[in-house]
Amino acid sequence: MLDRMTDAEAVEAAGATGAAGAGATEAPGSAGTAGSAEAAGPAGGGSAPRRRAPAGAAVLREDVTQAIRSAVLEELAAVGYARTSIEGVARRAGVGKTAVYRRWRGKLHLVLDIVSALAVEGLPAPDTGSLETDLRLLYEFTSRALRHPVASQIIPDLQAEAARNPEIDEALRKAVRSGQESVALRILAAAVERGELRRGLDEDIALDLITGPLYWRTVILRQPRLPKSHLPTLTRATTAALKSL
Amino acid sequence: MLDRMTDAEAVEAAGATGAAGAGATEAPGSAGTAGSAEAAGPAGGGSAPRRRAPAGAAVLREDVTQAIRSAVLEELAAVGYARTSIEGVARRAGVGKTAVYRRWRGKLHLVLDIVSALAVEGLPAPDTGSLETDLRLLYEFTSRALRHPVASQIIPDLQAEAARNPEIDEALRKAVRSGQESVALRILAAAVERGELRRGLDEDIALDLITGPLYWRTVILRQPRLPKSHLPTLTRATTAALKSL
DNA sequence: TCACGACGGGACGGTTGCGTTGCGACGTGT
DNA sequence: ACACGTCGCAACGCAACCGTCCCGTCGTGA
Repeated sequence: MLDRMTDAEAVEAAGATGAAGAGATEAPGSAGTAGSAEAAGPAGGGSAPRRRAPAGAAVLREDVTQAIRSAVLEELAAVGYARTSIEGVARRAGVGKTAVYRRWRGKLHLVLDIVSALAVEGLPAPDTGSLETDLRLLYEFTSRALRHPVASQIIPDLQAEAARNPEIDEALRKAVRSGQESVALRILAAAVERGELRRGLDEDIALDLITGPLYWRTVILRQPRLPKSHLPTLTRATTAALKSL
Repeated sequence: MLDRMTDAEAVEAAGATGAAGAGATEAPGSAGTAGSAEAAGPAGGGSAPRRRAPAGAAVLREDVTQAIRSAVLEELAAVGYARTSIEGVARRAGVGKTAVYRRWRGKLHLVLDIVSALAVEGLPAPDTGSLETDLRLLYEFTSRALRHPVASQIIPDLQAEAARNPEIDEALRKAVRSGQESVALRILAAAVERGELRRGLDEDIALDLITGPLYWRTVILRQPRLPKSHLPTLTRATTAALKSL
């Protein structure tokens, strides 16, 4: 699934979310402005630049990091974001709480990290020369992705949480935008270029028409097993709708 | 335990929740309801554990009940289902925890009660003689309903919780089925009768096409302020899609 | 060889919620 | 006048987490 991440990526991501390097000593400092502390890229001068030996072998272990990531996904699916606890994640991952806190500030950063990682997973942009065929391929890919029980459990949960938490909201929108949405836009543009669709069509509504019905069926109604005819029929109807725009 | 209150009674009490006008006229009716409930308590066993006196004036106060109901809605909107606590509800309602526990077994029953009540609020079934006009009216009603911040906060939250809790899931489905869905089906049937739509069209997909795009836009993307042209355009496109089925 | 730091484990004080219980006060049917 | 049950309030013991800290162990690069 998302085990594609390379070592370098994982370490970087971990470092980025969990207070880059030097932060450790400063972290428990006074109230507030913990976030701005990370901004210190170049040595800000001051009294604590002594960067002793980076490390010998005492480096964050990648297998532990991955175990935590997997545990977060499982925990999210099992109990939802609100009830997800660091203790629960650590327990599920078979690691100590400290291992988690060494990498991430807390629950929010942990989840944001993972969501952002999901955003990267690009899906293919079909270009078959036919709007209807392109759409059907997109649907097949999307519906297969949403079929995974973990995804279909986590998505609505984060979605709901996004209404309350701007950071989750942004991460989620970015993920959708970089995935589903950008592909759909490319399909639309190609169809316009071929003359299959009108040139000035309302893109917002077009995206709603493409995304809405399948999302409703798979995520809201949670009916993962669709009859064979479903996607083709849906594709044909959606194509008709788009052409009327 | 709290055998005094049955589930049926809780649901009935929910009926009085009626947002607007209906409540007033229903109020006297609820007296009869209460009476039957009290009679039902001791009558249930038949073994008669000597529950002689229903009560004097020591009866559950309706204003307290309503305060709790309102508080639940506010709490759900503010923090979500998972984080909603009885203590928080009582605090927000300005009542004691005991007042809540005297009426409901716990959080789940409390929420189920309210959700079931919402299901009753029927929305009008337009019948203008034109599929497109009917659809537009349905959309206008629905989008206005979803515009309420309380609703748009609570819905995705309960939706996510439904993936984990079968009882919430059922209540939610029932609410949708008795509302949006039944109206949409009636609109479709009328259009078929008029010959605007094919007779054997796939109802599932038709419902997805009707519901999905607007839900996606208002609940998921949370864009409540739609340009004036939005609903008419969406209606036209959806009509085109339906006619292709 | 040896210092370094991550590892799991366990414990800390503090916070929040659970569901229950007891209290005195209140108001209303019998 | 009386009994009854709800009212708000406060407290109970229990549980789960929070974020931090200290511990002894372990593997590795300098």
